[in-house]
Amino acid sequence: MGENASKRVTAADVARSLGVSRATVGFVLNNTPGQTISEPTRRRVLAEAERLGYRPHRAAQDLRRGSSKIILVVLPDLQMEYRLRQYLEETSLALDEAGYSLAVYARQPVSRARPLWELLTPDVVLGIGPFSDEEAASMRACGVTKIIPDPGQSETMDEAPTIIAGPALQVEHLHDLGHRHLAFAATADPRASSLLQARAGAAQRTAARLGLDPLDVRAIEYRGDSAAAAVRHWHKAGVTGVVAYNDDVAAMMVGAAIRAGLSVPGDLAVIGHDDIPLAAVFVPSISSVSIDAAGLGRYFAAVALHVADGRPLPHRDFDSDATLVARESTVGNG
Amino acid sequence: MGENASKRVTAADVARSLGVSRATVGFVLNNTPGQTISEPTRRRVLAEAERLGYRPHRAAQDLRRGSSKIILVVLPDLQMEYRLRQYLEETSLALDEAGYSLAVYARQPVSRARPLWELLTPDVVLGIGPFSDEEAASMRACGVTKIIPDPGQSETMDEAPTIIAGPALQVEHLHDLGHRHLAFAATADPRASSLLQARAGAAQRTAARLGLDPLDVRAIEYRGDSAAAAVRHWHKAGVTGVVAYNDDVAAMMVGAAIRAGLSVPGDLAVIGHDDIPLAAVFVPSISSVSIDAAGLGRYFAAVALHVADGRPLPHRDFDSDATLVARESTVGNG
DNA sequence: TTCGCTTCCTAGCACGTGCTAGTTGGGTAG
DNA sequence: CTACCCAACTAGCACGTGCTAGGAAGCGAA
Repeated sequence: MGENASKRVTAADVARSLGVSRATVGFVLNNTPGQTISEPTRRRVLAEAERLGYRPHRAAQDLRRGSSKIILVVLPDLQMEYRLRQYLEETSLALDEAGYSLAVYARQPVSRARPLWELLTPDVVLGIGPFSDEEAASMRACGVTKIIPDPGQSETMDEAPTIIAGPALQVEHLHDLGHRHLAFAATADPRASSLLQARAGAAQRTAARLGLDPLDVRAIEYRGDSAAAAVRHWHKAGVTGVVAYNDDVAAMMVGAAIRAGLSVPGDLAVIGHDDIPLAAVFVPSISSVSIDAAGLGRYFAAVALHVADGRPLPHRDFDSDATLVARESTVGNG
Repeated sequence: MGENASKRVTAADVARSLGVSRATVGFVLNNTPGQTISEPTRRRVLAEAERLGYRPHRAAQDLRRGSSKIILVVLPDLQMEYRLRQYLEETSLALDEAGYSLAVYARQPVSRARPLWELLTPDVVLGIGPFSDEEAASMRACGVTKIIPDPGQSETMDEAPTIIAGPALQVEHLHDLGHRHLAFAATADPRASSLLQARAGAAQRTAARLGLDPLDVRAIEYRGDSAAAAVRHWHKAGVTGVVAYNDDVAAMMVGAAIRAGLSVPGDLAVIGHDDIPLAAVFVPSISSVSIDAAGLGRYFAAVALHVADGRPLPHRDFDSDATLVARESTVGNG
C-alpha cells in the first residue's frame, strides 16, 4: 500500500489520509468534551486510525500534558518476593483502570546507574519503606513532587497498620504457646533496613504490651556463621522463641538450630513472615504470617491515586491483612 | 530568591537568567560537536544550570530525538531471584555508561494491566525467554522494532550457550558420582516454561552424550503433594539422582524425600541450579550451579547495545559462566 | 578597501500532541 | 432581508528540546 516507510503513524497521517484536519482527529480520538463532531466523521476517523495502526506518541503526550501518568513503585529489593508479586499485580491493575501505569523499580544500593525515576519522570513515586534525603532530592530535581512516604513530613512508617499486624501476630503466637523469652532475628541486608526497623519495632511493642522483656535483636547473614552464633547465644541465654524478620531468616535460624543439635520447636521455636512457598517445604516446615497481598495492593493503588489526583481515600480494615500460619517450626508435627 | 514558583527549570530559564540564547545553552550542555563556545561562556552556563537545578525534560528529549533511550528487560517472573539481581545490576550499569537506561518489567501472565513497553516506548525490548506472538505484535504496534529474541526469526534459545552450561554441569556432576538413573524435576509454574524447556533440553542432551537414558521429567508444584509423588515414583523406578530446574524445586525434592523417610543423598541425590542463599542453609544443604551473573549481565548489555546502536558484539567465553557448587544433597556431609 | 576565514553566538524549525480561538455555512427567528 | 445561532469543522499555539542555517564581529591577506 501507499503509507509505509518504517515511519511512525501520527495523528496527522490519519488526518491527511482522510482529508480532515488534525484537530478533528484529535477531538475524535480524545472524545474532547464540548466539541461536536458528526457521527459519520467520527466513525471514519476511528476506522482510519485503526486501519493505519495509529498509536499516540507517548513522549509527545507527556510533553503536552506536562505529566507522564506514570506511577513508580520503588522496592528496597526484588528479594522480598512472592507475596509482593500479587501485591504489585493488584496495584498495577487498579491504577490501570484509573488511567495510570505502574512501573516497578528495585533500588540497587551500590548502583551508579541512573535511578528509574530520572528516566520516567513519574507523577508519583511510591516507596515500600522510606527514602533517604538524597533520593528525595534527586526525585525533586527531576520534577517529581509527589513522594510517598515523604521524608519532609516524617510520619513514621513504624506506625503503618499494614506493617504492624504481621509482627504482632508472630509475637502473640509464640506467647500463646507459652514462650516467655523471645528474640528477634533481623536481616543483615541493608536494603531491608527500613522495613526491618518497622517490623522489629512492632514486635517490640507487642512484646511490651504482653509484659515480655524486650527482644534481643541480632542480624543474620546469608553467608558465614552468624546464624549459628545467634542460635548458640540465644539458647544459652534461655531464649525459647525466635521471631524472624522474614521466612528466609527463619529458615536460616531453623537450619542453624538443627545443625547445632537443637530440636525445633522443642528447644527453639521459630516463626517467619510472608509465608513464602519454601516455608511449607522446609524440614521442619516453618510457621509464618500470610499477608492479604491483593487487598493491600488495591489499597496501595488508592493511596497513589489519592496523591496523584486528589480522589478520596477509601476506608480499609487493616485487621484482616495478616493471618497466622502455624507449622512445625512452632507447634511441632502432629 | 526570584526564580521559583513550582515550575520546572528549562534550558530557556538558564538562557534568560544569563542573557544568552537558548541555543548556546544547548550547545554547552550537550557538548555539541562542531560548535565553538568560549570558555567563560561555557563555564557561566554550566554554573547557572547547576545553580538553578536544571534537568532536561525527558519527554521533550524523547520527542525531539525520536527515541526514548530506554531498554526494557522483560522477566518471566520476579521469582527467579538473587543471581538475576546481580545480573540486571551489571546490565544496567553497562547500559548506563552507554547512555541508555534500563527498566525491568516482570510480566504478569494474567494481568489486564498495560504492559510496560506500551508506556515506555523503549528502543529495545530484551526478553529472558521468548515472547509470544501477541506480545511481539503489541510491541510492534507501540513502535518497538527491536525485540530480542525476535519471534519472527526463531533461533531457538535452547542453544544459547549461557543456558546450556548449567544443566550440563548438573548432569555431569551426578554422573561423576556414579549415578546412572537420573530424572529431571521441572517447575509447574507456566512463567518459567521457556527457560524450563531450555534447561531440560540441555540436560537431556548431556545425558545422551554421556550414554545415559533419557531423563524422566515431572513438574513439581509448590502446594500439594506432587513432590512427594515424584519422590515415590522415581525411587521405586530406581532413580538415584535428580536434576532440578532450580534451587527452589531442588529444595522441594529434598524436603519430600526426607519426609518420605529416604536419605539424601544416600537414597536420592539432588542438585539445584542458581545457587540461591537458601541452598546453603537447607538441611541438608543443596548442591547447585553458580552463575557468573555479572559477566553475563555485561554481555547481555552488549547484545542490547549491538541491536540498539549497531556497535560491535564483544567476544565472550561462555565456558566460565557456570560453576558447580557441591553440597550435602549430592556428596553427603564430611 | 575587499574578500575570505574563523570564532562566537542567535533565530527559529521540527518533533506529535491537546486544545483554544476562530471560520464557515446553513437554518431560523425577528 | 438582516441578525443571530449553532453544528461542524480548521488554523495554529504551546510544551522543551536538539540542532541547522545564518549573522556579526574580528583579523589577516590581497
